Amino acid sequence: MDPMVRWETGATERLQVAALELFTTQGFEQTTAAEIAHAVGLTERTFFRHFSDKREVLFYGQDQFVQVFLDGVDAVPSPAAPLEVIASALRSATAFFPDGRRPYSRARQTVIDQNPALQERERHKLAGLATAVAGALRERGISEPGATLAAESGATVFRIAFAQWIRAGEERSLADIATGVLDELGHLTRRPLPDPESA
Amino acid sequence: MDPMVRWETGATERLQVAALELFTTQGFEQTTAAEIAHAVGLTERTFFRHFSDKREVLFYGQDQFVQVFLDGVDAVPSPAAPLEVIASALRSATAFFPDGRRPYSRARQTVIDQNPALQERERHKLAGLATAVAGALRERGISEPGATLAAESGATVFRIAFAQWIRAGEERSLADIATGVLDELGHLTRRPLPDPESA
DNA sequence: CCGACTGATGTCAGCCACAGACATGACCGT
DNA sequence: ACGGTCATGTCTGTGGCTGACATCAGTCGG
Repeated sequence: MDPMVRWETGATERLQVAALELFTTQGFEQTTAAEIAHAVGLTERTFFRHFSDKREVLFYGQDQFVQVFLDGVDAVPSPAAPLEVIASALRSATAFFPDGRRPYSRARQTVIDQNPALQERERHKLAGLATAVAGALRERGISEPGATLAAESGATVFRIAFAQWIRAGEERSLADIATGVLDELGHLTRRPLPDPESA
Repeated sequence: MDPMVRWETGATERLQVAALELFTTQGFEQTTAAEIAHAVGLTERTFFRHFSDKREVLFYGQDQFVQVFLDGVDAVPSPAAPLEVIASALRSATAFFPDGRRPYSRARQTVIDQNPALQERERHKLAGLATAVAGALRERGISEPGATLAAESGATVFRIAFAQWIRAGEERSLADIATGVLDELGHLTRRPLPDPESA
């Protein structure tokens, strides 16, 4: 193309942008990988060199997100209750989604919510996150099954909070919402019977 | 073939058996759908009439399992703490996996554990279970996010217990293991700091 | 300053998952 | 006997995804 520049830079990012755009306007299944690639002047083969599969174009970069979670785990001094560690991880993770990112997250989630295959991948990524956190908890001396229970609970809290964060009309920060959900989790096992009058 | 019988009966089950056998001996990716079908005298096209996709041959029938979980939810009188409802659901669900089923579950899980695509599907099914249970909890008057938190926690307990149940050498019943894990969950938010002398 | 090397890309060929359309033939009720 | 149903087979096509090989700008050692 331009004789001075052999390739445009940031092929990965350009592909991601084009993919979200196409998925939004015509749907995930109705969009072919070749179509996305051609939209940014590349070929299908190159698309698959950047992303291991078609779904991954929407999830690429989440490994970085896992690291933020783990940083939050490491941020709390070592002998601590599992829930405290989880709270720290959530603080760290939620900081990764400032309010400015909300519109993008909403658009992305709209696409995911309309495709079972994408929901599968999303759950899978979150499961990987929980597995990583569970490993970190074990290294802190928390034994199984407590480590996995805590990690999965943290992932669940994040998921619920995130879903609320991108809901239409919601304006609280992700951190604030997550704090509230985590609080609910704390009540889960403590809550007494609502009414002793039960049959 | 046999002029008296046009088709062998139970095509779905025969396909499932052949699939597990082939996946075990040569791996999931190395086995084509056509291969499975031909192993039981059918064609690839027929395979996809029985299962929506290749992975589904290992998961077909789980909708029934969800129902067992929901039956457990309904089995406890209406005003009850979320954790009690979850406990009931777990009792009901674990009864669905008697010890005689353990060898089969082990073989199946071995295949799943070796394949990311299958793990994805497994998580997806479990997520669907949690969603269904959360809905049932909401109908019992438990509001969000408590309903989802409780349902997801129950699913996590089941997952952990199930993984332990099929571990080599494990001989306790699934119900016993699940009870223990659920107990751990109860301690999660209550547990004081571990021994400061740890490590 | 040149030639080997690297790295992102294109090209080509092919496998396989999966789906639509239509044909077949045993069974079943009437 | 006949028409409908239903599980299956056959044929054909699309798209996800991969291996092998070519290309060619920039880079770096000599």
